[in-house]
Amino acid sequence: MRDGTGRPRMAGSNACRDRSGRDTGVMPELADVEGHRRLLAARVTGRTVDAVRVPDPDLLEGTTPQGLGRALHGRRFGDPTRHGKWLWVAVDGRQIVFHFRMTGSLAYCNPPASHDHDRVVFVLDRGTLAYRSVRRLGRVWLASDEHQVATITGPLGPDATEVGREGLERLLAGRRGSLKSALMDQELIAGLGNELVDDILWRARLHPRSAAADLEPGELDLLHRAIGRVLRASIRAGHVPAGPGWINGQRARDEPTCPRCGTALASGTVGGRTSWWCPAEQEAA
DNA sequence: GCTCATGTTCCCCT
DNA sequence: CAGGGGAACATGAG
Repeated sequence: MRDGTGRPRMAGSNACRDRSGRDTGVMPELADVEGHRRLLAARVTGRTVDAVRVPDPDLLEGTTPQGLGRALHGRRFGDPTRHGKWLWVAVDGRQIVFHFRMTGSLAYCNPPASHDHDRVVFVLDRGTLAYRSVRRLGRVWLASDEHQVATITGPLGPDATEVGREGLERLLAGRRGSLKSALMDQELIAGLGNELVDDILWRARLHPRSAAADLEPGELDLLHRAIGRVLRASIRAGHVPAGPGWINGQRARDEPTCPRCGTALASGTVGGRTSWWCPAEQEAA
């Protein structure tokens, strides 16, 4: 199903578009959620809801299957919004809010087609939109307005795509812990997850356990540029880069090595997550 | 059977 | 209070 561009393509008579065809392998960091947002904007905005099916009511928050159907029937999808790993879309004033946690995706199918892991399905006047999730950790909320959306998401820092170099410096200045845990803190900067941060730090040649507030000006420059480059590349690809030129492309190998210098990668827990880095190039600050 | 997994939340500890 | 560490959540892969 992959076409190498991250863009969906038609697949014979089963015309579903979900950016990947995968499910368990989807990495719901900023780039993946941005892909879902673009799918909504391209296929779902302007469509009207005919009905709602909820194969797994456990994942529905703030309403019931019946309540969701009553609230949305006959209403029209508006423009989607993403902030960090959160995604929401107006439906005639109401808001549907999606979060994927560790797995999940959105799929647009026309003609309609069902899938084993469909949890909430919006039957549209043309096609269906399905929230899919294998591990059932994510949720779908119905909110009455934008204010309620903010309550659901909780406090979020600026989206990682919109943090400038000076903003980054300000955000990190007051931080006492490690650089990696700061970058993954959604209240500080929204959208970066474990794999994006490992790629960013590797590209910036900074150790994940570096003290967040102790970066020198040159290191801040490198970090800011690495965030921009990794996000642009991963959004373009539609997923977190995992090719041979990225550190996360090494993780599945028996003996992961640095794609730049060939040194055996080091790993350990930083910020509560398994982290990988090049011990030769990423020195602790 | 075992361990590990991209995220978040909660609880305990320093 | 800020941050670290661990467990929990649910399911599948290796």
